[in-house]
Amino acid sequence: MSEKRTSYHHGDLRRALIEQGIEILETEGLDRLSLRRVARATGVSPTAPYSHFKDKGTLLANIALVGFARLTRELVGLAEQELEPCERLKALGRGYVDFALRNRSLFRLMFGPASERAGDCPELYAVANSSFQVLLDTVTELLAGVSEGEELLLAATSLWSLVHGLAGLLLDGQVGPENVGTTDLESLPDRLLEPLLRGVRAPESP
Amino acid sequence: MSEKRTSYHHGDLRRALIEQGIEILETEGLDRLSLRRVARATGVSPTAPYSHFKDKGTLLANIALVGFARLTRELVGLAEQELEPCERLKALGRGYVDFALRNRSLFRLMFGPASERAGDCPELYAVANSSFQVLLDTVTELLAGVSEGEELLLAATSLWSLVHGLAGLLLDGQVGPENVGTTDLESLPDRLLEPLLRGVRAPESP
DNA sequence: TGTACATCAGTGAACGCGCGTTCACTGATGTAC
DNA sequence: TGTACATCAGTGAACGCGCGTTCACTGATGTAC
Repeated sequence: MSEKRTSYHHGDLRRALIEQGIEILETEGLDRLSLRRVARATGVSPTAPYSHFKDKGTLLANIALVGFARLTRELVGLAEQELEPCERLKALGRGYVDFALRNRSLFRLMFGPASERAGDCPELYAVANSSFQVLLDTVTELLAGVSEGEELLLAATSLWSLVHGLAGLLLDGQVGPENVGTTDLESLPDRLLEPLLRGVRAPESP
Repeated sequence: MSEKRTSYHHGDLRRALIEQGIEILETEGLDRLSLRRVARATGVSPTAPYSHFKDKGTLLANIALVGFARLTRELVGLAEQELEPCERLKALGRGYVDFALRNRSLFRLMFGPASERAGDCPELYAVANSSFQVLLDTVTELLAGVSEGEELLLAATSLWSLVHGLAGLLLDGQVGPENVGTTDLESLPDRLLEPLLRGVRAPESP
């Protein structure tokens, strides 16, 4: 946890603080994440973080930023597997939910308190949007020749909403075995996405 | 804000504390919601709440409980309007998102910190589930003769996920005008639900 | 109707705590010559 | 290669704050007689 340093200067304190922040987030939860605690865990004086972050909010925003970057990286990795667009979308859905469950408090920080701190970290929205872009690209491919422009945006947004909502409800324990009968939780993203994918590809009805 | 009392006993302090808690939640946000602040705003000594709630967590859980009760009440109200099942589901979706936007911090409390405090308020899950029940009933009606049992559960869960995710993303500002082109945000729930409803009613493909 | 008493909702002082942030500082590092 | 110096990352003491919770208490209320 708290690492010993030999030299006066840390070398990579900024990165270390963010990583310890994420560590604390996952082991202790969001409300035990304080500037001082992060510093302590990193083996550095309580005020050292101020050399790298303007204030606590900026540290949090930068932790969220790294979270979004990781999420995007994972999604891009999944999108690069050569799958049919429809299967690829399901893989992205599973990946998204999986990320949320593996990074519970980080995920909550990303979509919540931190987003009101966007002022402290202007890149936040850009990186967050790059996750959406992966989805949008795949949807575009799926619907090539069927839909265009705004309809693609809406289709991608509905997929994102479903998967994001599922992640949140699973994190809260609001959705659990009692909502899914004999379906196992692992295949839940697939099962829930199927009807939406069917509907998205079907022609509009009046 | 802080009310003056004439009598020593308040009369309805328990309810008043919960309501002030909700008020503070909406005007100041979740992290300014403290036991002492709620007491102060209610015009009562800092320790008076302990006559009604074991500790801070129990107060929060009971605030969330009232939140779920309100949400359920609103949804039931919408479900009682005599609409086609499909239109009724859209109305429920709009109502859900609308509730989230009108009760931003309360909604966040309900689906988040409070749900880990379920131990402090055993009724929490029951009331939360009653919101889901409204959805499930309407889905059951929509799919009468088409699906049964587990499929109904899954269909209702996918609808809930989509609408819940949309609410969260709107709250965060992650979904905004840039994700929806010329579609206005008000009709967004409808527009996103349409493909899912289509897919849910369509026969399964192999 | 009037008095004695039990109950318990609400009081107010006090506790220890960890927090975010400030400030003047110090020690290591890299650069200019 | 060696010295002087500017830079700035990290220190540590100190600040004021609001918090959750405890405790012995007090004042209003309702009930038993």
